[in-house]
Amino acid sequence: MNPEGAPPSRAAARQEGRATINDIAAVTGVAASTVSRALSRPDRVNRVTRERIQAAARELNYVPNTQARALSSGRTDTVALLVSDATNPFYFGLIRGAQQQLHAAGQALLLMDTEDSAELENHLLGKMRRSVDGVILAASRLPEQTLAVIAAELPVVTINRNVPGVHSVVIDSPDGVMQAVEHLVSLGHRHVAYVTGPPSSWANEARWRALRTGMARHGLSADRIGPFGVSRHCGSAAADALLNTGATACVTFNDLLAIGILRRLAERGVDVPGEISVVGCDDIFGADFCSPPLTTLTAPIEQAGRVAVSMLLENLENPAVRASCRRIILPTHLTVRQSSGQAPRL
Amino acid sequence: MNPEGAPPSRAAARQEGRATINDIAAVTGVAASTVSRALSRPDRVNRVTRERIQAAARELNYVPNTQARALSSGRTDTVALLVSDATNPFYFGLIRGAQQQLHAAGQALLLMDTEDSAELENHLLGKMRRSVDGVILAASRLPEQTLAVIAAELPVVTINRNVPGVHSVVIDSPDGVMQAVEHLVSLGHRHVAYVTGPPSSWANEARWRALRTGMARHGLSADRIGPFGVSRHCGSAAADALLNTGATACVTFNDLLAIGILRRLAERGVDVPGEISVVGCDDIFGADFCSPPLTTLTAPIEQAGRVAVSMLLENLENPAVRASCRRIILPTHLTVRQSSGQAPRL
DNA sequence: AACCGGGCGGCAATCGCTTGCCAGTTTTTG
DNA sequence: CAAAAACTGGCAAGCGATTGCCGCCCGGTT
Repeated sequence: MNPEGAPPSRAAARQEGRATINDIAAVTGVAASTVSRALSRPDRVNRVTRERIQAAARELNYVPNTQARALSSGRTDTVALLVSDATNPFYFGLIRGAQQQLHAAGQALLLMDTEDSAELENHLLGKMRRSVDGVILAASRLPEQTLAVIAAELPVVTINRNVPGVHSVVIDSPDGVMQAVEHLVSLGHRHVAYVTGPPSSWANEARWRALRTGMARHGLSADRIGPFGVSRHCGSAAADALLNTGATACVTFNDLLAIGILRRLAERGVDVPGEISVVGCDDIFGADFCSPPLTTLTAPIEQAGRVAVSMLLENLENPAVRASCRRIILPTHLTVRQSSGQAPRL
Repeated sequence: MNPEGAPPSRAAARQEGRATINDIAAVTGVAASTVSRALSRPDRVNRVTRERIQAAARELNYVPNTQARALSSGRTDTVALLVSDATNPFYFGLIRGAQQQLHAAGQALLLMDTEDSAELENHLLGKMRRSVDGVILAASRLPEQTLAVIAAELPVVTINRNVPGVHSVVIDSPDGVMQAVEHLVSLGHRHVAYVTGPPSSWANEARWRALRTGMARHGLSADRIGPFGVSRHCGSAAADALLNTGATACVTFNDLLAIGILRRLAERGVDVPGEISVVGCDDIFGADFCSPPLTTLTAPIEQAGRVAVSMLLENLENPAVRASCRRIILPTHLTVRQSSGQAPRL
């Protein structure tokens, strides 16, 4: 039953699991366009025809070719997630949340690591702007200007970064920092330092401002040390600098830094929280079992990932939404563990 | 606004950064095919022509459309990485390593979470087999049979899983487990238990066998408890079961479990390593700062990710290699920290 | 009896790029 | 110096799906 002998016979094609709509069309005796419609806009096709086609598709184990679909329709069913450092545990939750939500929507996750470089970030965005439907930028290091340009070309949702005209979901760490300040002040701390993370981080600035404001409210001022990298190793330098300020407590840009500080302080024989209290940010994996367990701002990271995806998908489906720029703020709360305590007597 | 209803003009196209090879062809006065060749197989085109084209491409800010390229050439420049649980810190390093290596090779990383379900894993593989050049399966839960079928259709590299005919990189934890056994025995432990992870995990079996063999070599036998899930929470149950065996030491399927056990033991007031020693596997993020710091088998996880990618890319470039089934074994070593010590006196 | 409109399918043009094949033009080579 | 062997660049046929447009068939209107 091979009228004209096409070299790679239909049979072979089927065996290789490479059935196309044409194969289905051939088998069911309709045009390829009908197959396409039966599969993607079912109501455009007569019920019996449709069912026949669907059955054939199933039987041939048909899987639409994403590339081809993307080429003609423009939709890729893929969303990119750019993180600044894939090894930072903070992103684990984000990745997880995003992945879950995307999977539920039948989309794929393209993960890219910008290695904390604005240039690389920009470059990657350029390369893939055609191959994804949208992008989620976690902790983007790009200048607002650039971000705006990109957002104009491609649906974008930023995480922990506010840029006019760009949708975003931010974790309300300033509020959390306030809570931390209250906590520390109520424990008698008068001298608190902020351990700065990457200067290019928007959240970093936001946290510092919140800390300063919070302290000011009590007529106290705050120190600021750093900037430091955000790996644990950088915590050593931070710890030393911290001791040098004479502060009795610190709030760090993130937990990684805090954990690093904890280690270094232990090494130097400084008692936490006896001599100094440490408060982190994010509540990443490990914050609860380091030693001592870290008092930190618990951020709904996974939720942030999910929400960002939802927002993006919403935008895709309803371009109208895209014009309006929505931003969602997720609350944080202080989780008190054992790295913070009464300020030492003078 | 667009009388003839013509599609966006070339000019508009360029403005939108959507230049195609046709635009370049038009600008430089050559055929599109020449542009294509100038860009992807430079030596196929005369130098001056090529340079003219490249200049134009640069000026028009041309970015090739991946979908289109994939459609006609079959290459997608994308590799999928399937992990069983994106939140498991073990994978962080893997993801990182893979991402690095892929990026260096100009390929993208498609990350998928199989949620520890063989079905989902299979389903995902089916859906994307057309949209990636190859797949890296980390801790696949698929039966060998299925894996073989997939490997026949698509370049595959498995991590920590050996299947006849499928390339793989495995971390030599059996050897590491031997080291752990020597370590424990030398500390006087005679009664060691293995804390089992997911039964569907290949590595899990391998580790258990190694432990048993190692103990046997000293004329000792080993207990086995579990299986347990691989989250920290499952560690509680594991700890209780462990105490019940009367073992003075245990080796766990992975660090997550070990950390969970440590916590539970602390809760129950059991001294580690005074009363019982705990040895983990993998040396994930956190193993060095939990309390007490975990003695564990340090696995070159990131390296595994890199190696897996290299292997895969090699296969892609040289299909001949694909026939031969290579496997790479990465060594592990025991990192002794403070969760293991002298066996308690009887 | 002529006309309408909705439901269904087919035709064919794209989408952007790759590639086999071919035809002029050099270069090499014997 | 003619024949063979590169070089170069163009043509055109896809890759697999989507989609605008058209036409056919039918039942329902005037």
